[in-house]
Amino acid sequence: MAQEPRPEEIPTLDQARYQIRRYGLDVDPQAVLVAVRLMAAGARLGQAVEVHFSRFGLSAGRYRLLADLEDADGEKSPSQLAASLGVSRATVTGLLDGLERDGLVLRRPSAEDGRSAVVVLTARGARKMRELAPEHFGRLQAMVDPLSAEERTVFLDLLGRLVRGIPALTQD
Amino acid sequence: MAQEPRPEEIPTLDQARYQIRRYGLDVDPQAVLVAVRLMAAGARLGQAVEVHFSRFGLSAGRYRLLADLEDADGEKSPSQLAASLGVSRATVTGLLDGLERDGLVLRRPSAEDGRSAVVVLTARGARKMRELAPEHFGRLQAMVDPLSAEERTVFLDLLGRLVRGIPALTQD
DNA sequence: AGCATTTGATTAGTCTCCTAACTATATGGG
DNA sequence: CCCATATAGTTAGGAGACTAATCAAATGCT
Repeated sequence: MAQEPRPEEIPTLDQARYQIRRYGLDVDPQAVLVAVRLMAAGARLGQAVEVHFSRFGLSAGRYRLLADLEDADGEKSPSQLAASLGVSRATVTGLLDGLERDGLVLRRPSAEDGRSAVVVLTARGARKMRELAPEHFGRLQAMVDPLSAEERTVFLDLLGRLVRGIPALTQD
Repeated sequence: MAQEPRPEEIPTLDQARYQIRRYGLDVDPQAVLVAVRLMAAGARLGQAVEVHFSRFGLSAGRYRLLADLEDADGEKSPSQLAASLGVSRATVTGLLDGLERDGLVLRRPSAEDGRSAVVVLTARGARKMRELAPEHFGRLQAMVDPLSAEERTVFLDLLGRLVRGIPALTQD
């Protein structure tokens, strides 16, 4: 009776070992496993988050934009939003199209700079954020509940150091 | 001179605190930070991985499909691929279209089941995997290098427990 | 044996993200 | 002062993922 690996244990260490051995490489399978599991976890979490936000008629990107706007007291240019969200300006244009259609934000031309726009959080947008906050943050907390306070600190440290290693994937 | 937070430290604990306080919620800001940083890390890693694979004319999804096919000794049905990759069959159809166009796999009708197809890794597909393996695994290892062996073990444990908590975002 | 259900694969349509190209406005060096 | 360059925003087109609908083949229940 083969023990099926649980989805959070996919991919397995053995898979990593086989793949490395197949090419006769001198690589630490556990290091590969860390990288691959983090990718898998990111993808799974990303999908779950989209499902979560769809309950409120939002996507992860739209929620993040609204939250960022609220952090900025309700006004910010699309370029600034793109920079703080870490997405392209084209993506912000798309997010704003949806949010404006739903009446959660509106675009005003900037007074100082004729090229620029100002995105304003509407009353309806603020209300939406207020309404979904308890459930949203409650579920985030529930997700992280299995970790103790010390474990959370350790996790943030280790994750930060991995994120700092990401450029190794892409540089020169 | 305000110290700009480094990108791996975005979002900050203060941002989480403000957002929670704004709605008068009783939530642990550090727990929220863990959730939000993991999402951000997943997104960043996902993008970096796409850049990484684009050097070889592949995407992350196509690479994973090829690797899975190789683990299965070069033959598998699209449905099996979808199940083991954790994506929909429609997604596999799209990945196979690209891979077949590039001559890395081919589709044969199944002998046993007239509805089914068999995806076969071509010699060219196997060669591609062999060629990219050293750089691919080397870069993965470089990314994880900042963590010691013990830290990797701890990280895998904590990450696994967080992944097990993901359903809290979506259930009922 | 025949018909309903299930399963495998594809297609169509949506969503988010990307890059590249375009338009309009601002800025700064000669 | 004017023209080159840079910046803001949008548009166009692509890739990967999803769901839902479709079609063919296999299974299985009477």
